[in-house]
Amino acid sequence: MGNKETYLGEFEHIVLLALIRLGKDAYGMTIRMEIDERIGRSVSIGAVYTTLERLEKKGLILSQMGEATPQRGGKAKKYFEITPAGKEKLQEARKSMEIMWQGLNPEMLGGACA
Amino acid sequence: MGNKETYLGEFEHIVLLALIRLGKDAYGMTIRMEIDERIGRSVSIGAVYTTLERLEKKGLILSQMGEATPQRGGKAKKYFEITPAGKEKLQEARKSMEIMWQGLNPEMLGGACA
DNA sequence: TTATTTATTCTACATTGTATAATTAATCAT
DNA sequence: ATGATTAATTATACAATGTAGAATAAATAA
Repeated sequence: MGNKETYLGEFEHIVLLALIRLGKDAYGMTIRMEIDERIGRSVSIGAVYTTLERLEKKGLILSQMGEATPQRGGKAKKYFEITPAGKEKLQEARKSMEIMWQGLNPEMLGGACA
Repeated sequence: MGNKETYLGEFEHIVLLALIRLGKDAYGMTIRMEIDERIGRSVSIGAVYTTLERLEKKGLILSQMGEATPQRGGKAKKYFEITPAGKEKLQEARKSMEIMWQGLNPEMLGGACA
């Protein structure tokens, strides 16, 4: 409203985090795996790539093609890394959630406190 | 993919949290204000209502109309509260984010560590 | 030179995010 | 009682994000 700011989508947030954790080895397939392994969320590989493309278009990540002659079959990998802008968005998103959650975790869990 | 599970959207998540914090006084206008005050995000009131409607349709919140004759001008309020299903989704979403963030907060902040 | 493998790109559609305009319903002044 | 004011919700529309599946590409292995 006020400013046309744009926020990180829920899945974008997750993809960004997977990518950071993977470091040098972050590319489509590993990102997908990382998400699946960590939180048991199995998304299609297409979903991952689409999100990756959008994040890059927004300047939150950048990519570079892998080595020309890898020691195995298959097309070359496209590696991704987060940009400073990406890190900012991430911290921003985290901060907001933190503030929104602040203080209301225990109460809402059980409900039977006294 | 595997199961057609549905996740809480980023804004849905925020609306749900605002609603919980407001307790008995959670309705369109106050929810909007709460979000603005807490995290400085000013969304239109329409955005809030649309999200509220969708959350209700999904069974994550429920509503009831306010008193018939309030002591002031204007239409009756519609109060919202979260359902157990809503709480579950919320905890689920929080848990996933927690796991994804686990361990990589300090490193990604500065970058100038050595 | 065709299969197999590994990976990315394209395409399409569903869901969620968001704003503005329209409507409803109550009080307040005249 | 009637129009202005106020407080709130509903309707409508469109942009952005989530997601899957098919198509394509490019390398190695047989």
